[in-house]
Amino acid sequence: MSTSFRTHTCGELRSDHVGERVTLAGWVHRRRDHGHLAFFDLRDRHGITQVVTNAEDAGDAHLAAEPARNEWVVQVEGAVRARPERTANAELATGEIEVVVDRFVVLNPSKVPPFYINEEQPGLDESLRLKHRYLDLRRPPMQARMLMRSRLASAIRRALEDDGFVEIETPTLIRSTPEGARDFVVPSRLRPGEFYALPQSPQVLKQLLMVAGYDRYFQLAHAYRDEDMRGDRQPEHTQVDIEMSFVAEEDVISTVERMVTRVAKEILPERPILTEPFPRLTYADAMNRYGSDKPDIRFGMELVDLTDAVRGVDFRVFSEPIAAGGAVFGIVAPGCGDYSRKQLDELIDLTKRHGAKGLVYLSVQDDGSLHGPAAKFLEGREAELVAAVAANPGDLILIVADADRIAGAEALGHVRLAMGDRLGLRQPGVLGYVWVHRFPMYTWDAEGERWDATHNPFSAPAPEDIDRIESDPGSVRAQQYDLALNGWESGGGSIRIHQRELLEKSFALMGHTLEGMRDQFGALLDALEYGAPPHGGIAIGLDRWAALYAEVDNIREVMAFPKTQSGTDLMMDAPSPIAQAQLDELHLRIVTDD
RNA sequence: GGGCCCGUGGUGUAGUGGCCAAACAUGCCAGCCUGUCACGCUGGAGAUCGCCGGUUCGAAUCCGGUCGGGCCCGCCA
Repeated sequence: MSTSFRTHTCGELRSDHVGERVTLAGWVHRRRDHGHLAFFDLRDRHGITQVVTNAEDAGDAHLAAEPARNEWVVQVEGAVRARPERTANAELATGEIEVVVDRFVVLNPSKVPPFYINEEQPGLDESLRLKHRYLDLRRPPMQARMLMRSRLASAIRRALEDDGFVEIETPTLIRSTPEGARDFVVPSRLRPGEFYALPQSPQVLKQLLMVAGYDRYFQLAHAYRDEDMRGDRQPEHTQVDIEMSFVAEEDVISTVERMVTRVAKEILPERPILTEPFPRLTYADAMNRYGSDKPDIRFGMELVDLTDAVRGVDFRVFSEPIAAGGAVFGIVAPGCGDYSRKQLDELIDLTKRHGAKGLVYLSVQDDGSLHGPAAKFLEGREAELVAAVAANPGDLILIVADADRIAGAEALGHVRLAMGDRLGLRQPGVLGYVWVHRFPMYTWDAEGERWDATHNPFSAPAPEDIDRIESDPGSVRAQQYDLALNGWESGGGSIRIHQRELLEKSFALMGHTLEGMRDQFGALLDALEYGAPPHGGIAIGLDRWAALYAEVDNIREVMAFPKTQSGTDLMMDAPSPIAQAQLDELHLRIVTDD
């Protein structure tokens, strides 16, 4: 990567280069000044090379180097030399050699940075990093993540292209179509009072590409959602968007799995995939066994349905939810029977935060009896219960009962994850990919008093459930599949409805009028009448993918310029007010609240 | 929309009613130093404790508000 400013990068020189005359350019990583002798660690994104200036041998260069401080950009010229006996640095890839400088040029000085570029600083205020993101991105760990993300994206492209996929870009100024989330909106200058929306996903567009005959499409697409942020959610994110024609669920799953497996082995050869092919769970199984539709399958501690085991027990915490048609679930935390009040309180807190009324805890004694506030209600049923959950003496049994079966399972599912963390069961090095499929097609929206698409409203019903769409919508499952990785939702997709009539029927069930449908999805509905092939696809979140591979728990760590939790960009200071002239041009007037 | 946590020299922390116009580490500046690699040694500068208001004889410390950041619930493919 030789340029006008350098012959080599700072990560390139080895013993083979000894004797060569080289020019390097980079940032001063660290300076060790011994008076008449000074060492500089010169850094670029490729590595670090030690360069030496010596007052005796090259006085001018030594003098020129004196003012240089950390993060100054400098250029050095000199000879590569093997480091003297016993001064090699095994920590450095270039540690066998050093460059003896005879010309030292300051290309640009630097102010003292607001935080350390040259070392890790765990407690550092993230807002500082975001404000000076260009400096944060200069830190080697950030660079490593950005480089990994680049290789990841490249591997994804290569795998898909090798498999016959075509990359097609779709616009980011589109029509607002109420999907799940709130749209970001862009005012139109040419059409007063009208707005574009930024796509929540290229969903409709990629389906239209299927109608257009591009039977294997993909795109690394930006998607926008005006919803509240989380560690794994930004208003703007990148998804690996994929759509295929003439496919059934099995085709999409196996194609995507092939791509994901290939990419994983290329990018993270040292991290094993837990199970290949990826296990597949129905949504119902995932909920019943893990209390999650994105289960972390790297450890067991599965939920056990105790509804029957405790039926008839005279304990209102159990009997009332059961009477209301709910369920009782339990898990066993091995060896945790001695948990302190404080540890238990934390778990109870966690359970409540996730919507359950509380958490019943029972420690299994050596004689098989149970201790805990609820133990007295279970007299005579201990053995049955212990057997049902397969607990051993010293274990802790944790139970959630809820009138809503799913809600109860989810609450205990969170307890399960917390216990997995506490017991160190979530093996960080392992990739626990798992498919979850057969989601319920519709969920009852009590507020709107109508059925709502559980996921994507374009998803096709499972063939075996299709005739119950009108008679029993709640029991209809969709040809919908999610890919989960280590407890994170990695991606999701479905086989789409490719017949206008069926799509209209489905929308009608969700309370859409015919006019409303034509208004919002006219192009798609029309297109379905012009020979739309059966098709389906998936979208995989690239940011989460990169975060999981980088082993960070926040997607901001793998995004170059992320926003804060309140949706602001601290570096660019966005969003910001705009000039009145700009507002006028857009035919907008600001109305302040209060 | 709601809950919780954080905000003290450039940075990270300590200080939780008077002993504090604030301590430690690191960074920064200056001097010395020819084999360092978190170089070392000596000296120095640097903070009205996020902001506003209140309680108190007295506030970094207590209370209220506000701003900024983070985590979570709701929301969200």
